[in-house]
Amino acid sequence: MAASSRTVFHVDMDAFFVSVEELFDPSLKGKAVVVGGQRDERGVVAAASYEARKFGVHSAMPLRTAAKLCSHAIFVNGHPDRYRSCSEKVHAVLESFTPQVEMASIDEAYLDMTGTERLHGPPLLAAHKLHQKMKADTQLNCSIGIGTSRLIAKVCSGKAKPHGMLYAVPGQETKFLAPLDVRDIPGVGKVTEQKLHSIGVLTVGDLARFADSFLDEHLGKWGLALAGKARGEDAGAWFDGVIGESEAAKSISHEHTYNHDTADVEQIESTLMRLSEMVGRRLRESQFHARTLQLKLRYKDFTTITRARTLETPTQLDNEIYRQIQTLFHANWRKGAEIRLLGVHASGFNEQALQGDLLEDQGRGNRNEGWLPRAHA
DNA sequence: TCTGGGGTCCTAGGACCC
DNA sequence: TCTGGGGTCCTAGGACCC
Repeated sequence: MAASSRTVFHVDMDAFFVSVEELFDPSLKGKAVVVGGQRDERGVVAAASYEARKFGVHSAMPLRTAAKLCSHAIFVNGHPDRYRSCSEKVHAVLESFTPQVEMASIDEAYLDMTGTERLHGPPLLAAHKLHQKMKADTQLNCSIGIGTSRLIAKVCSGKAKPHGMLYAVPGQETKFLAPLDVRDIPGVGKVTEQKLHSIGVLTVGDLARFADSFLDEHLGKWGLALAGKARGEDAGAWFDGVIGESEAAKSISHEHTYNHDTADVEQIESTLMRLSEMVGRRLRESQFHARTLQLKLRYKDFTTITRARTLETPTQLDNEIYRQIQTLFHANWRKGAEIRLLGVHASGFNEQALQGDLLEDQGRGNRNEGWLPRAHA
C-alpha cells in the first residue's frame, strides 16, 4: 500500500496578494493591510495581512466592515497583473522540482512528487528545499501539505499555515481525517456545513456512520465521494485523479458592479458594450469561439438573474456578442428597475473543435475526448 | 456591515430523440 | 389506457473556491 502510494504536494502561498503588495511597497510590512479596494468603496476584501486578521478581518468581508473592525488598516487596490507575473515565477520554481505541476489557482498548486526521492530526498526534506528555493527566487513564503491524494495534501497545507509544512503519512489517512471538522474539507462551505450539522455530522469521521444511499440522497455524489475518502477509499477523479497540466479555460466572463445603482439605458448599454468587448478580446487572445453567451443582471435588492443563449455558429466577435447580450437584456430587464451589477459570460468552447481546425488542439493531451467529434452514425 | 470578480462543478427540469 | 426508459442538450440557479 505505502510502497505504491503517490506523494502529492499542495503548495499554497501565504497571504499572496498582501505579500506581493509588500514587495512593491516594503513599508507595508508588518502592518494591517487590506487588499481589494478603498475603505469606503462597494466591494469586499480580497486578502488581509495577518496583522489585520487579528482584528477579525478576512477575505470576502465587505470593505466597509473591515474598515470598522480595523480602522488603522491600510487599504490597497488590487493589482491583478502583479499577481499574475508573481504567479508565473512561483510556477517556474515548482516546475524545477517536478514537471507534474497543476496550478489550481493563482496562488496554489498540486505537485505529483511520486518517485522524486532520489532527486529531492524524502518528502519533508523535499518540502524544506522547496520552501527555501521559493523564498530565494520569489521572496515569498508558502505552506506545503503532503499526502497521498489532492484532498489530504490540501487539508495539510491549510493546517500548516503560515510558512509551515505538514505530512500525513501514507496508511494513516483515515485516522488523520476522522477528527477533522467537516468545514476543514475543501468544498464544504456554510450551506453544506449546516446540512451536515443538521444530520448530526460534525467531523469527517461521523460521515462513516451513514449508508451510501442516505449520503447520496442528502449530499449528492460529492458527499458520497467524501465519505468514501473518510473510509480510506480512492474517491475518484478530483481527489485521486492524475495531476497534470492545468486544463484550458472552460468559460470567460467579465462583470461590473456600479458604485451607484442605475436604470439609465445609455449607461447600461455602454457597460454591456464594454463587457462584451472585454470578453471578445479574451476569446480572440485564447483563440476560442464561444457557443453560449450569458447575461447576468443583479438588481438593487440583490436579486440576480442569468439569461443565456446558445448560437448555431460560435463567435469571438465583439459586435456579435454585444448584439446577443443586448437582446437578452431588453427581453429580461424589468424596465426602470435599478441595476447593481451587469455581467457577460461566454462558454461552450469545446464545440469549436467541431467547426475549427483540429490541428490547433494538438498537444492538449488526450484526456478530453469529449470535445472530439463523434463519428457519424 | 451590505454583499467584488473570475472561475469550477453540480442539480434539476424540459425538450427532443431513439 | 393511462403511459418505458435512456441519453443528450439547453437553461437557470446555486454552492463553493481563491
